Amino acid sequence: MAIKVYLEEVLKARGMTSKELSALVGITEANLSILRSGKAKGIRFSTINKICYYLNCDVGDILKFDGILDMEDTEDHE
Amino acid sequence: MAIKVYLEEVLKARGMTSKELSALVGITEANLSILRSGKAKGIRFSTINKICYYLNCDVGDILKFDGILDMEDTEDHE
DNA sequence: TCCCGAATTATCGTAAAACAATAATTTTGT
DNA sequence: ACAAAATTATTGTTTTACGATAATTCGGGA
Repeated sequence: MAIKVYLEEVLKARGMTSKELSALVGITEANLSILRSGKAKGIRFSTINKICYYLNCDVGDILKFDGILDMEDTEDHE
Repeated sequence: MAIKVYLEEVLKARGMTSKELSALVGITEANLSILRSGKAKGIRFSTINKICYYLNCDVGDILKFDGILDMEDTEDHE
């Protein structure tokens, strides 16, 4: 995916576990895991908001564009 | 909202109109307007991907956390 | 090498909302 | 004043975020 999720590295930098963050944010560990592993297809601003708040970081620290236009979702593929 | 959308300024910096971007991204002008004005509650990564690609910018240029924990969506409010 | 807690993965269900399509109204630049 | 751009409004469809739950796997001690 062209938009990459860097939750893992920010968590590590903060010395926080997924479990702790999920508790703070109020999201299940399962869903945080999906987000963390890049399997989520989108996200609510309210969720990014809480994540950034509790990790004390900015959106750009967690989500980054790798320069590639992903066409996985353009009808005609596969 | 604690997650702010800076589409307007990036567009301006690129000298591009909303109409042009909506055509490139493949989203309606109406929906881009909602996003641009901060009325959207979330976004798909596929959409951010295209926006970043066509505006040649990173996620952090468009979405920023203003440091405030927004509670507008926490059951008990209002 | 057991344990145990953390993390991942998988299912199923629900509610939210992204986005399309369309059209009307408003704003803005010239 | 005019035309293009942008906003706003409506309605409908479909995606999917996220909850709840549970089973499986991974990882670091003791």
